[in-house]
Amino acid sequence: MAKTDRQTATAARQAAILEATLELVGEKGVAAVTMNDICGRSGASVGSVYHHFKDREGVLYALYRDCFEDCFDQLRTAVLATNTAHEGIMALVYTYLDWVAANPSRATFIYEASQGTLLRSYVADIAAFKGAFYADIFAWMEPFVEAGELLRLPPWAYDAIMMGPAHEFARRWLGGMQELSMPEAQTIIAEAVWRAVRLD
Amino acid sequence: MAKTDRQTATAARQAAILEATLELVGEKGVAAVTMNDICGRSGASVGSVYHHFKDREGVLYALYRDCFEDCFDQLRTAVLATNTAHEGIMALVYTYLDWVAANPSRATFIYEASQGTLLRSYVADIAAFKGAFYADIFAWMEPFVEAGELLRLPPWAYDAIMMGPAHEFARRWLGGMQELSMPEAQTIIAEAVWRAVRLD
DNA sequence: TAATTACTAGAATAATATTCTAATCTTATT
DNA sequence: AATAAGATTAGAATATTATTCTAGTAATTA
Repeated sequence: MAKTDRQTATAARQAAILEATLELVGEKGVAAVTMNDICGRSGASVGSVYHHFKDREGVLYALYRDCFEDCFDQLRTAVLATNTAHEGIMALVYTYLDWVAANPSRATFIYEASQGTLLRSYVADIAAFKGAFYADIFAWMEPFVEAGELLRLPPWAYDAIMMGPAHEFARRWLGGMQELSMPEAQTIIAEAVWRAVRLD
Repeated sequence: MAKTDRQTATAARQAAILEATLELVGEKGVAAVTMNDICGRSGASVGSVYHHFKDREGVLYALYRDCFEDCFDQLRTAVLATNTAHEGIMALVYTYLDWVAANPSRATFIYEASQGTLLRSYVADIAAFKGAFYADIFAWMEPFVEAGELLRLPPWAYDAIMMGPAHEFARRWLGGMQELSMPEAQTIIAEAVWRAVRLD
C-alpha cells in the first residue's frame, strides 16, 4: 500500500516541525523556544502546527518520544547482542554514552524534558514506553541473576545503580563540560557499575 | 547592630515571596507558576516582587540557592563528622536521601531547576557554590584515597559514581513513586556505591 | 524637619500561546 | 471529469503572561 501524496506531505511537515524544534531547543533551551520560533524555522504556519499537534506541549512530547525511541533501540540492540553479564553491563553503559555523544541535542532535550512538569499531560504514555524498554532489559538480565552472576535487586534499583552514574556524567558533559573525555568516562563508569552489580 | 524595621520587613517580604513560590512549584511545577500566582500567594504586588528580584528567573534562582544551601549544609555536616571511608560514603547517601524525603518540594524544585536552561543567567554562580561544596567533600576523601581505601578517580567521576544512583532514585521517588521504600533504597544504594568506590 | 532612599501599588506595555474563520488542496466517489 | 468530504494551511483575533513604568507611601538619615 503505497503512501498517498498527502500522507507523505503530512509526514514531511510534521518531521520539519520536530526537526526545527530540536534545532531551536539545542540553541536556546526548551524554555526559550516559542511557537513563533518553531513556525519560522520550520516554515509551517501557526494554524498548521496546531493542526498537527495539540499544543506546544504536544510538539515537545512528539519530539521526546522520537528521541527516546532512537536511544532505546540502540541500547536494546547492543545489550541483547551480548552473551555474558559483564559484556551486557559494559554494552549498556558504553552504548548509552556513545548515543549521548553522537546526539547531544537530543540528549540535552531528553534531560530537560524528563525532569519537571514540561510534559505533565503525557506522564502515563511516557511511563508506558519506558516500562516496555526496561522489561526487555530485565528479561536479558534474569538468567544471569538466576545463575548468581548478578545481584538480585528490586527493579528500580537496577535503574538507579546501572544508569545513575552515566546519567549524572552525561548531564554534566552536556552542560558545557565537553572537555571531559567521553572514552575515559565510559571506562571508569562502566567498571564502577560492574563492581556495584556483580556478585562473584 | 540590631536590624532596622525596614530590614526585617524586607527580609520578611522576600521570604514570603520565596515561600509562596516553593508552595506553588510543589503544586503545579515550575513551568506553570506565573508571576501572578506568586503575587497572589505571597500578598506582594507585582512592583514589589520586581523590586526585590530582577525577574522571574531571579526569584527562581534565589529559591534554588536557598534549597541547595540547606541540603549542602546537612551533607557537609554529616560527612565531615565521620571517621572512616565506609562511614563517610554511607553518610553521604543516607543523609542526602533523608533530606530528599524530608524536603520533597525543595528536592523536586532543585531537580527541575538544575536541568535545562531555567536558570541560564546564573550558571556561573551555581557552579561556584556547587564547587565549594565538592571541594569540602574531596578534602574529606583525600586521606582515604591516599591510604588506599578509596579508588583514586578524576573528580567528576566521584560525583557521578557516588551521587548518580541516589539522584536517579530520588528523581523517581519524587515523581510519584513514593510507594518505593526510602529506607530500603538507602541501604541498597549506599552499599552499591560503597562496592563501586572501595579499594580493598 | 527635610531630604533621601527603600519599598509598594497597579496600570500600561510587550511578548506569547492559543483559538477561530476562511480559504486551499487531496482524495475518494460518482 | 465533477463533486463532495475531509485534511491542511494561513493568518488575524483573542487571551494569557512577563515585564516596565510612573507615581505614590513609608522608613531612615542628616
